[in-house]
Amino acid sequence: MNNPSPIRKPSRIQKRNRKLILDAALEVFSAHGYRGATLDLIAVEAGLSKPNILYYFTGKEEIHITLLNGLMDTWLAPMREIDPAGDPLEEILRYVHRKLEMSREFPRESRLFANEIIQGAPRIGSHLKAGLKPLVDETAALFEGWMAAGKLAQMDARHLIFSIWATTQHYADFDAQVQVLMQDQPVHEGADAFLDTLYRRLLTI
Amino acid sequence: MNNPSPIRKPSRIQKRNRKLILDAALEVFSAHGYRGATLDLIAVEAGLSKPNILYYFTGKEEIHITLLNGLMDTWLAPMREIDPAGDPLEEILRYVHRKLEMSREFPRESRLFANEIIQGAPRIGSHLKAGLKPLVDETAALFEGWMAAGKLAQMDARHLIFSIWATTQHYADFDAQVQVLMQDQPVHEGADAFLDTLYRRLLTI
DNA sequence: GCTTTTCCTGACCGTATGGTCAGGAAAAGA
DNA sequence: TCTTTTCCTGACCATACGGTCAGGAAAAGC
Repeated sequence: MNNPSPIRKPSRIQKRNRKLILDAALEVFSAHGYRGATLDLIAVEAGLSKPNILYYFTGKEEIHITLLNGLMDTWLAPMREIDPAGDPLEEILRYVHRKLEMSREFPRESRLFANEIIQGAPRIGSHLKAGLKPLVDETAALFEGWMAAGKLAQMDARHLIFSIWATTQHYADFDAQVQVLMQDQPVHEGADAFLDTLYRRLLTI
Repeated sequence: MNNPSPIRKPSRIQKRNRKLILDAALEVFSAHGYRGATLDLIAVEAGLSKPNILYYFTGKEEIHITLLNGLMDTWLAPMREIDPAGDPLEEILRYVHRKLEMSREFPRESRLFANEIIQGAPRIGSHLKAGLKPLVDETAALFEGWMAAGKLAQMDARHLIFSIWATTQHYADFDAQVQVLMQDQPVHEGADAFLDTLYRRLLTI
């Protein structure tokens, strides 16, 4: 009678429209933040009517949460792909490179998460604990193992991870500032070279 | 008849209340972003009535702009304090240390700017160009001079600056995430030591 | 004291926005 | 084909929010 039945598997139309909505929501939420985003904007962006949006989702917040949940995996994939059996330095450099690439290819996703976390992660605080924390713990342990084995210079693994996030996501989240200061110059190539130097020098024993 | 006369110098009450309002606005804007902040919230936080707020400022946007302008100088002070005559490595390490300290002491200011820039700097884009750009150009030139003189390792000076901002402000802007991942452990000491290592290793020839 | 200026408020307004609902159109199932 | 289910909409509602205004209280000036 109400929502698309949660029991049956989604119809073709359902799949298409939910995707349209989530795509539009990514655009709008990442550009304006949660509060700045409006259902009307999302509706226009998706090419659907507002009531139709609310036919597929119970409300603004559910769209936001669905979006964050759905993107979390993609966002964390590069970290999962670090190979414990690979060469430590090269694995981390590859991770840095991948993260920077994602900042360039998926700036909206980056800003979406940035917006949410700056506000104190009110809608994904629990997911951070459940999804992110274990992965980071694991990765930090891996790094520490490499350091203990003399394969990397000694340092705090968690702060190392923070620094990688910060330096790479900076180019997506604060793009407006970067653009002003780089004035037309190509940004990505320089960033890539700089970060390669930075982490090579930091991590090499 | 209307606003506090812009000609005479501000009275005691005017000074006090404008300060109350700007303090409250910093709290509210930094916690909720521009759109998420409301005049009612600012009024409550300031202990004044909403119409009284609007007696001192023409509107929400003017409060926000006044706030950003007033804080810009403080925010950029550490970069201005880099001494061209000092020891290059120690000057930069001191700058990093100062920036990290500011992230800890003034996280609201950091988040205020972060919020604004993530949204594309719609309300301070011009100030970035006018205020920030020259300072960064100057500082980048200074760094490049040091590198050319063989006092620092060679690298892109602008990306170096970005990395310093990113790694230090990260602890204020993404505190919610840092807290989840560091779980009670002291953050600042570790960050300070880590960043010292990072930039020492990066910049030493 | 009295007068003028500054400061402040309750009540109010227009608009934006999240959300509802009755009912119709279209698709799917038989 | 007919029936059932899914999909969709225009019209509407309640609330939140930025902002106004007439007029009163409090300071400041004299």
